[in-house]
Amino acid sequence: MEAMTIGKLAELAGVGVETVRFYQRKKLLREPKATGAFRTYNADDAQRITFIKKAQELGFTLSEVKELLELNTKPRATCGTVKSKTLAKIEEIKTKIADLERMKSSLEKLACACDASQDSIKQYKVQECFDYGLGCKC
Amino acid sequence: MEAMTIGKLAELAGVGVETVRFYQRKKLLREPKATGAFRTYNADDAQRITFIKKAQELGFTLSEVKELLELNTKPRATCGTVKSKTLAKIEEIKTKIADLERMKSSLEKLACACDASQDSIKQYKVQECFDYGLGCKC
DNA sequence: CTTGACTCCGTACTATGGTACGGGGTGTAT
DNA sequence: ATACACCCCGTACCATAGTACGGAGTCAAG
Repeated sequence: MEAMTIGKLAELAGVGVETVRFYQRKKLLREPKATGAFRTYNADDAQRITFIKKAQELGFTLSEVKELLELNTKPRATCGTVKSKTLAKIEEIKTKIADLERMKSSLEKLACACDASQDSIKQYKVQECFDYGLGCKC
Repeated sequence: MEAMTIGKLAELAGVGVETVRFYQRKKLLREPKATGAFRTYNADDAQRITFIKKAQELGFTLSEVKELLELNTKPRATCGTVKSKTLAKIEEIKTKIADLERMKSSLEKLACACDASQDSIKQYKVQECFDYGLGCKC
């Protein structure tokens, strides 16, 4: 399961070969040394790609993802820096979670309104969720 | 506080005038009728823009945001459809929240590692967070 | 009644994140 | 040893989400 070519890696990670090369150009992925003419990748590379895709779905840009990944690879001399950056990222994530919770509450309220009378449906506007917190009271 | 021009709206919502016009072209925002030669907007339009920006930060594309906003405006005849779409969006959001929680746990573990010995830091790789759940045991 | 800030509208340009293509080389299975 | 799927590399193209620009019109204050 360890050594594989770019095609196998891409398949395993669920992306295109071109995407792998693109991530290499963007320094999100290492350029592995070749055994012969072809370069060989491992499970770690696949994991890294999976992380990139997930993080993107969560609203991080590629450069933010790069920062997240670099938190692990910075030399120990900068341990304090790594820690403060990590704590900052944790705060960002907490905000995202809180926003998603608000959005979820609004949608739950909307789902409730769909069961109830037609008049009440106008009361639940999804876009209001960031103005004030709403809990589903159904 | 109610009636305002596009410039005021953009300022209030924290976007550029061009962005407002762009959202109108994309049907994310209504084209309000003008009083005189200029069109007038209201607080609802500002709220809608705020929602769009927030939802984008949470990883939704503009067409997904459009779907979210349309959940409120669909005619009552399609109430069942609205409900099932809403429930589907709630599931998407739950997944995002769970992923963010995993990412947060990993980062918390990394922050802990930064306080501890240098050998242990290699054990906590942020990108592993989507392979298995990690809780900070520090 | 003019001046300056703002609006309208179309078109063009930008950045990000890929995707496709084409001409070559390679590895392996038969 | 040759066919065929796969790799390498560069370049070009694409969609999304804006951002900038320029000429013309408008509103409101002095």
